[in-house]
Amino acid sequence: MHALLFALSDPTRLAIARALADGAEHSAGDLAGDIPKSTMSHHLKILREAGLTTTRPEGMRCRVSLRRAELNRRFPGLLAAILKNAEE
Amino acid sequence: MHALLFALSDPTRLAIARALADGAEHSAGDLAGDIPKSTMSHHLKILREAGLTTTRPEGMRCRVSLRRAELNRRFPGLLAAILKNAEE
DNA sequence: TGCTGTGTTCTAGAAACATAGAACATAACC
DNA sequence: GGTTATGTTCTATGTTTCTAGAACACAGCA
Repeated sequence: MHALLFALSDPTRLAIARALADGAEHSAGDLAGDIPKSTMSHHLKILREAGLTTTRPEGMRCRVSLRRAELNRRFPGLLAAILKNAEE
Repeated sequence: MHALLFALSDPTRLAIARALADGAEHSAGDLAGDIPKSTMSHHLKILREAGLTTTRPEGMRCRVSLRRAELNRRFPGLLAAILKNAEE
């Protein structure tokens, strides 16, 4: 659980998680605003290794999505509580 | 919320929070196992500044306790979800 | 084949963090 | 006052993390 809390303790990564909270797949480029690609790739790697997201290559781009169901099975209510409190 | 998640993303500090989860006041010395005093003081400071704990001096020692009610008001369900998933 | 768009990996510098010894402050007690 | 117990602050050292440029890999397309 440390990795999960650490991953979401960064403002940039929490923003990414919130953007993914709609359940849809987003490309890395869409998620990055003016953040450089390499920085974005770094944050996505941390989120992925914490088990928060999955990255699926599709042609030229990456489809990133939240692993909501798996996380809820492993840490019931945790992701929901964090995302809910991150709203404002 | 970043400070809170970051504070609890450290194993040592999460262990402290779990020890405090019984609602009782603990002294810093009791919470520290073989952790040096200065290290313990550092971790307690981070927890305190994240709003997770209060430290009340009482004679020679410190009485540390979780700010459960305040946290639950500010971040409903969050601390409970973290502590529950930290059990095991 | 050459060009463009999308990400990853490599690399490096700056900033933040963890750890812990040493000195200090304070309280209790003789 | 002197001693002991409990924490904090200071200082130093090593590690991790964040950021971002540069080079690279690969898919798509003319």
